[in-house]
Amino acid sequence: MNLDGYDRRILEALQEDGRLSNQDLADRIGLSPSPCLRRVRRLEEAGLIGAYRAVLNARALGLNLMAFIQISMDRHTPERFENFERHVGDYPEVLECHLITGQSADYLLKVIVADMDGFQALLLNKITRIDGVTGVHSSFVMKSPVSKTSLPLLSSQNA
Amino acid sequence: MNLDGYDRRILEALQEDGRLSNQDLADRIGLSPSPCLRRVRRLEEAGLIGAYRAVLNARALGLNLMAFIQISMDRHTPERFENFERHVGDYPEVLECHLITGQSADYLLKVIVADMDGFQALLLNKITRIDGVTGVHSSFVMKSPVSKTSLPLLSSQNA
DNA sequence: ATATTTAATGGCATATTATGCCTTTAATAT
DNA sequence: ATATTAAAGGCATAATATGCCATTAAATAT
Repeated sequence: MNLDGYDRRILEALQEDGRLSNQDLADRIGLSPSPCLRRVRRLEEAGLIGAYRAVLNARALGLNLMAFIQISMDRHTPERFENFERHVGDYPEVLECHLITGQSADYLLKVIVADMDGFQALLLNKITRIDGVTGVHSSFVMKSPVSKTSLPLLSSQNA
Repeated sequence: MNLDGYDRRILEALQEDGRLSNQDLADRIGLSPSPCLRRVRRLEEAGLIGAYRAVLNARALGLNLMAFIQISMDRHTPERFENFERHVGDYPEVLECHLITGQSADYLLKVIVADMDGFQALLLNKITRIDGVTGVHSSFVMKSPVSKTSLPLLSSQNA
C-alpha cells in the first residue's frame, strides 16, 4: 500500500490521540472531513491501523513490578515451542513474549505484576512449570524513561 | 482511587477497543449512557486512563526488524544516566528504554527499524556514540507470539 | 427500624459528530 | 485540447455525546 503525506499525518495523529474526532483530525491534516474519513477507513481496512486502545496507568492499578524474563528451553522442537507460547499467551501478566536470537536465551518475556509476591507466583507456579523450560533469568525494571507506543513513520518512501 | 465492577469493565472494554462509542460501552457494561460517560471521564481525570492510541502494524509500515539491546555503562553517575536517557528518548526507533537490575546490563532497549541497515545505523551512529556506553549486546526478534497492550485488571481488591 | 443525607443513576433536550451521496476539482493519458 | 480517472468538498441525515434535572438507591445516624 502506498502512503502519501496525508496518510502519514493521519497515522501520526492517531498514534498520539486515538480518539481524535474525524473533524479535528481533518482540520489538523488539512483536508475536509469526508476525504479524511475515507482515508482513515482505508487505513483500517488495509490493516495499517490494527486497533485502537486505551492505555492504562499500571501504577494506578497497583501493578508496581515490571520484569523481563529470559527463558531457555531444553529442546528446540516445534512442540516444545508451541506449547510454551500457548501457555504464556494465557497468562495475563505476560504482556510480551518474543522468540529471540542469542546464545543465552530462546525467549524474552515482559511481565507485569503487583509486587514480588505476584512475581514469585508467576514464576514458580506458572512459567517454570511449562514443559521444557530449563533456564530462567529475571531482570527487574527500576525505571522506564522511554515507553512509546508510536512507531517511527519513515518519512522517506513515496510522495 | 476505588474501582468497582463497572469501572473495571469499562477499563477492560476500552483496553480492547479504545474507540467504543459511549453508547455501546454503556450497553456492554450494563449502565445507561450518562453514568457511563461520567465514569469514563472520572477514570481519565484520575489518570487511570492515560491515553488513547491507534496501534499500527509495524510490518505494513516496512518496519521488519525488532531488537532488544542490552547496554552497559562505564560509570553509574546521574549525569551519565540522564544524558543517556535524554538521547535515546530522542530516537524514534527506540520504543522502550528500561533501567534494569542484573549483572550484565544497566539498560534494556526495545527498538524497531526497517532492516539490518537501519539497525546498523542506529547502533553505530547513535547508540554507541552516547557517552559512557561500553557494552552492547543485541538480540533480534524472530517472532512475537504474545504482544498485548492490555494490563491485567486484578479482579481482586474492592467491591 | 425509620428518617435523613448523600451519591449515583436514568431520561431528555441540545449540540456535536459521523456518514453516505452527489458535485466539483485535479491529475493523467491520448 | 479532450476524455478518463481518482480524489476532494459540500450537504443532508443519522448517530452520538453532553449537560441538566428528576428519581432512585445506598449509606448513615438517630
